[in-house]
Amino acid sequence: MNSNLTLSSLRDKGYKITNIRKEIVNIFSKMETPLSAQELQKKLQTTGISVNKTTVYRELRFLTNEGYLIEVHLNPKETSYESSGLMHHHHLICETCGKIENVTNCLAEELEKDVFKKKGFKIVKHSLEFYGLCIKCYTKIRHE
Amino acid sequence: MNSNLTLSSLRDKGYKITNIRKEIVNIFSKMETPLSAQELQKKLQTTGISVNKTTVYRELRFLTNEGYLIEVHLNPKETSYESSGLMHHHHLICETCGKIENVTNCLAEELEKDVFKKKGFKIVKHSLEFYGLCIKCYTKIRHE
DNA sequence: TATATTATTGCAGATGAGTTGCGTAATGAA
DNA sequence: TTCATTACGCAACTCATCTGCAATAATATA
Repeated sequence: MNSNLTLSSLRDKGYKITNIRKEIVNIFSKMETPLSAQELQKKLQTTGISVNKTTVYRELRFLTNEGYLIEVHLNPKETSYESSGLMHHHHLICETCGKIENVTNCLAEELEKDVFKKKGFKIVKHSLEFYGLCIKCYTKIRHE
Repeated sequence: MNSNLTLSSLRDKGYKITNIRKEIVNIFSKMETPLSAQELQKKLQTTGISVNKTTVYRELRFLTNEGYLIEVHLNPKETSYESSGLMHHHHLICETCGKIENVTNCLAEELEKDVFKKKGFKIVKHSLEFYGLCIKCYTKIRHE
């Protein structure tokens, strides 16, 4: 996992630096929450770059393989992606407004050691997502 | 969430008890690990019941709505289901052989209180899956 | 700088999980 | 047994994602 991907390191591997690739890397470097293929495509659109969806999917897979992105499964419909360079965290997904926040404390690592000791299961990665109500939606509901 | 669904309680609500429904409930009541729609369909096949996939999907949704099943997202391709009556647990998914084990210790609840205190985010549910190597596959790899 | 090589892109069409509409069949209350 | 209503199967659909292929653009190098 190379979370410090640079465009020139890609060039060194024989890959090419295109405007699309450059802009996608730029977008994810500024993003704190995940983006789906569709959301990325729209975001590219707003920066004036019109990209075919096939290209978007290919680029997401490419950057994931290169270790620059990681897949996030927030819902069963679609896969989202975020920079692998972000601090290890999990997501708080508001089921009412869709807002996503990050939590950086993670107790899973602790559990992993325990699981290895007790079951011999060697954990490579984990996915932990929380679903509920963000403070805004929760407050609104309580006042209804 | 009614994890103690009985067939007669369904009948009381006006739903009908068909062979298919009966057998699906029976299968899940004996299952400790999740089943996808396809896997369920195959399992029904082996018990001599041939069921159309539409029916399988409808029945899974129905039993989920009735609170008897819960959805589990182990991979981005398909949704799996398991009885909601099982003790709260998470999954250890072996990425080599596909074997699934359960872990019953869960630290997430602890984290939930903390998250509510610090962020005001009210967690309703969480999903936590571990991916790695089961003891068999891990041992095999270490001896190669 | 021009050229050759190779990666990238767009397009059209495929795949596969899950859904919908509708006509027929089965369940169970009366 | 009758009848209202739920469940079922079938065919066709949706939607995310992927593939094959021909055209295009980015590099290395002559």
